[in-house]
Amino acid sequence: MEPVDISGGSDHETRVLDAAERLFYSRGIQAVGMDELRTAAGVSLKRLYQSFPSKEALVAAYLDRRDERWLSSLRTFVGDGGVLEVFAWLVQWFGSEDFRGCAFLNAFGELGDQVVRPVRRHKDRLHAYLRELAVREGAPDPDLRADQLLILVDGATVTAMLGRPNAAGAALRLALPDVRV
Amino acid sequence: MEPVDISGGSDHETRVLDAAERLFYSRGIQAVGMDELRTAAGVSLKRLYQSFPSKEALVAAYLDRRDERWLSSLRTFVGDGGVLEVFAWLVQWFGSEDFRGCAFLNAFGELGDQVVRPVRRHKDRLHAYLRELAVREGAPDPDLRADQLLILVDGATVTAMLGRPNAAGAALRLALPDVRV
DNA sequence: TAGAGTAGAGAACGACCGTTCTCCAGTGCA
DNA sequence: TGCACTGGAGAACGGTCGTTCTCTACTCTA
Repeated sequence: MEPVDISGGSDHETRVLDAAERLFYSRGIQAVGMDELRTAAGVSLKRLYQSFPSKEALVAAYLDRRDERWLSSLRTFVGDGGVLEVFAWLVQWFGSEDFRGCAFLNAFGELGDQVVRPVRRHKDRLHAYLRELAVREGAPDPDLRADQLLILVDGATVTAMLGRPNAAGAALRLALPDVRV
Repeated sequence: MEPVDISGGSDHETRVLDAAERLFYSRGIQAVGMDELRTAAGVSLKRLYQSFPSKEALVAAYLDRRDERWLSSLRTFVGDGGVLEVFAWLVQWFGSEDFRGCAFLNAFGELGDQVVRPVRRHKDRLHAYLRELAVREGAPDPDLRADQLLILVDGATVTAMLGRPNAAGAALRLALPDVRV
């Protein structure tokens, strides 16, 4: 009898998803073949296709898992804080070695409509979280405030991706003009 | 004797670049093959490769020409105006039928380092123009102001690409908080 | 009219990629 | 020990793509 898998995904799936996230994010989805992925994950091609029946399915799983982890990392960091902490989190993300912009925007640029569903889902979830923060800070129009925060987060992310330093700082000053930096 | 070509590029080149811009922008670069491009441009494969020795060269030419035209469309629209006009231009761009986000960010998401040079060049030129506007409006720190305007323009663009209406309006209110919309 | 040169259409080539298939070594059970 | 089964490694297949090559029709000149 197989050991029970509490997490819902097998060990192999986890290894595949780890490799997929690392390779897809750093080099792009189309630039990474299933064979290279198999090698990186240390899994046979047969197993790979047992876990994910197609590359498209693997890409969807990659994006869904990244959405989950990215947002929960942000939520954890911000905790009971607010907008200021969001941008502090961005600063450390932008400074991380393997930062390459937003995985979802990059995937959309590559694959277009093929991935529009997970990409929209991610941005909608981020928008909902930012709206929570807007409500928490007592914004008069939380929907507008969330729209604006999303624009600032995405704008800072793509700007930072192209090497402009201090993108998060510049965005923060738009979000909170009265904060002394 | 051939007719003299004042523009510096042959008629064929123009046709190829027109087709390239339409197809690359609407469907992505990797999704469009040289053969389909040839058909769309009504040019023989031989001629295509005489004008552009490789797809990579064609992509670079496509991005350079788009940079030129995009920026000059913006400049013309804004004229002697300022930031308000920039966002008015964005509104009509976002509303255009074939709008699909920023061609340069999409290309970078697809091809990464392969196109980083033209992408950076475009964003640098846009940044320089926004800095001009910042100086014109008497911003105390034109560099910071340009950073912020770039974040707003790019943020609004990617947000609009994913179907969020009123991205330009929300961004405008961050750029010019005192404007009554 | 004969012949040389040009350009277009598309076949051909080599490489790669997603996916499937084959073969074989290893394992657990009778 | 023999045997059915599993899983892994990687060969194979079909398709696509960027690029080059071939062949043919046409044109311009002498």
